[in-house]
Amino acid sequence: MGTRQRLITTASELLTEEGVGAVTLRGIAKAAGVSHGAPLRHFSGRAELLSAVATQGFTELLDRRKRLPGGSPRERLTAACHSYVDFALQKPAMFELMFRRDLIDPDEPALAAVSSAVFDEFAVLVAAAGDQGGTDPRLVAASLWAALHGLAQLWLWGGLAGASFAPSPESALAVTLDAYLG
Amino acid sequence: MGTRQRLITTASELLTEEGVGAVTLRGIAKAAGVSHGAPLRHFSGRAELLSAVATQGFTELLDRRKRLPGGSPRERLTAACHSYVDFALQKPAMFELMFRRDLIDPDEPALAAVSSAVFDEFAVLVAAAGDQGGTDPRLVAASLWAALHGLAQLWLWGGLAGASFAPSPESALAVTLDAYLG
DNA sequence: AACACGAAGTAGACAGCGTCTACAAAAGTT
DNA sequence: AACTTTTGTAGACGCTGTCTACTTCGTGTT
Repeated sequence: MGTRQRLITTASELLTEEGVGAVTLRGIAKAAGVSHGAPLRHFSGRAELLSAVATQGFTELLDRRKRLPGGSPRERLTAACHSYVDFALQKPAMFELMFRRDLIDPDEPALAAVSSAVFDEFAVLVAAAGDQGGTDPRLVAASLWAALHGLAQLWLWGGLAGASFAPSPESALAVTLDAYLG
Repeated sequence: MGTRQRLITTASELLTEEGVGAVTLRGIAKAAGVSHGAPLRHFSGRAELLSAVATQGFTELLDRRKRLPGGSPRERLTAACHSYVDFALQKPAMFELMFRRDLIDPDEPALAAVSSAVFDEFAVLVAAAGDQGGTDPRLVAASLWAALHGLAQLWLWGGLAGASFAPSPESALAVTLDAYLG
């Protein structure tokens, strides 16, 4: 495996094991067994390396969706929604990195391509799930995606709970899906 | 105005003018006209200073809600929803800081108090807006809040748009409110 | 009035970070 | 075989947060 790929893999492992705050260029280099300057031979800077990692994250998100069990369009949509939230809860550090503008470069071509593919495929699922009462399915998809995204984000933040109330992410997701599809 | 308060104010200004990446302890000190070590006389570290700034952010969020025009419970709820998204779009850097676990300390008492007050008051609005079909209003509140939060976050991220589709935040918000209240 | 003492501010140091540059080694190309 | 491009290393620079020693200053006690 070439050094470039090893750096991406090492960074990805470091990310899931130590969290977003630990993915430093020098730390990745050390973990990969190269000098601290080596990564700059393969990436223009930290943002480009982390963008490659985030691209893998979006790709996995897309893959999970493709492996979903078939069924009615509506079932497929709810499965996709669960899949999104599950991904965020199972890989919180990766999920955080994927939306950290200060760490990655959203204009990186590969990243931009796969992240908009995530949205586009989701919009297809929404469109297939039924009539939206005249509103553009892509608009509904954007709104629903945002709802899922916020759910995952607030849960990871620890903020879904009020003073004396701590819902599970599953129950909150059920309410969300009920609002949109019920 | 004491130095402590000046540091918070300066940090807040620096935040809105230069963005989250620019709020460095040394930069704040310089902008406030004190030495780089002075802030540590008033705060245990960067996290405590930024937590104070974020606390002001949550407080303003709460204030905006209290100044909302009266009306039917449902009108008041939709106004509160708009207020949340408007705040995020008008003060993006503050909004980002408020949810950046790595920069602030969510267990800071003042911060924890005001942030859960934000949720609690929102839950009251949801409960007043009508029957939720037997589900706990706080659970609906959590789900709706997450939807608003995700909307703001994804919009600021620049990701609400697919390849050839760019909805306005207002239109997406309208769809969200329609799903929950329509 | 003299003193002591704690709070507040300063300046310097340290390790860690991202990035740049100069240099060495290795791999390909002609 | 000679030359060029790629890949890796080591050191430096300026930045960061934080720690420590030192100074300054206001206040309260004796």
